[in-house]
Amino acid sequence: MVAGPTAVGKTEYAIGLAQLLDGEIVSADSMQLYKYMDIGSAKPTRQEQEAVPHHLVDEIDPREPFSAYEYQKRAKEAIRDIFKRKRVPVISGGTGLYINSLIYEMDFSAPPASEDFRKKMEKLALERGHEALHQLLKEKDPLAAERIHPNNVKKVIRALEILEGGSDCVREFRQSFVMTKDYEVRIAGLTRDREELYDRINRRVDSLMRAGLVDEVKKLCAMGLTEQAISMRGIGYKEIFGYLAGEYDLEEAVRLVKRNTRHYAKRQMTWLRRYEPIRWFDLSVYEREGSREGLSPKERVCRDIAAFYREG
RNA sequence: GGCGACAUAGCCAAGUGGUAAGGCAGAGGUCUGCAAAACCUUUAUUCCCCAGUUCAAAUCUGGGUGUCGCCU
Repeated sequence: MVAGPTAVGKTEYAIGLAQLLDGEIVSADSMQLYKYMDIGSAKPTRQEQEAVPHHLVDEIDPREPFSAYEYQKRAKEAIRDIFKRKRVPVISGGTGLYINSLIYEMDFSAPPASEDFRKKMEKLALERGHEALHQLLKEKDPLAAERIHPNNVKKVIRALEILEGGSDCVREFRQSFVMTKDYEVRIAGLTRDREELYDRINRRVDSLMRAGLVDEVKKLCAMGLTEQAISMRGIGYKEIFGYLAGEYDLEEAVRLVKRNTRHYAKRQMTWLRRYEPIRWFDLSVYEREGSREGLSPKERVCRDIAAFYREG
């Protein structure tokens, strides 16, 4: 697995690694998996996708609902297939929950999502307040209530939904924190100096704008997508919707996209730091060192990750 | 040169005699079916500088410095 924050350079390195290992890429990215969302999600280019087979990229209609549960099913299937072909699956991505669903024994199956129930609970939270909803959870599962903050309405509702579905309690993540037995995983974490990462983010957003992000969003609107859709809550999409709705000007939209992307990258780093078996590769260090042994920094990173992979 | 207003964290600021609100940015964190989501924690030993009044000053007084506006 090649994990790292947005704009660190995952796509490029994952492809380089896949070529070295005779592998195929399985994306763990909650936005790149949608069709028609090419610019805003910074999807690998056609050439990049042709260089190495990609899975879970450009596969889902953004008008359809999607979830971590669905992701896990499809990604595991893709991984199984790749192994069957005697090739190496290179998982590349930054969506923490999706990564977890592949490296841990995570069972999403229990109680399915219920749109009606969620609507009902949201209404209740709105009318009687967050505390009242949290109180409800406290009565049914005091332990779950203790670890979920009352203001985190989404989580409180999901917990209630699980209980409603017949479970007697909401399982705690840490307790069932077991590595998957389906395969062995090596996690390579890509990182950079924070300042440099933020600078890359700012520049990438500018280039997405030049590539025609606004037109892409207009096209998606024409397809019937609204900002209500899950796919349209992605950074780069929701902000442009705001601009098109006249809430602010384009300059402000760009500022928001940049800021939200920076915030996102920071949260991704927080998430990745928890993985104990992760091995970090600091791209800033490699680049500062420049070419060595006749290899470019990028080639050296790929070589080192490949060596890490081959370690017993 | 004259008159006036203002000076509080990286930025925007509230506070007009009782021991420095809030927002943004930044930093740290949580995470089992919407996750690019949602949520939490944290940031000024001090208010431009000096002197004074007072039990007590970001707040009042005097002087200095700086910024802005208007007039000449």
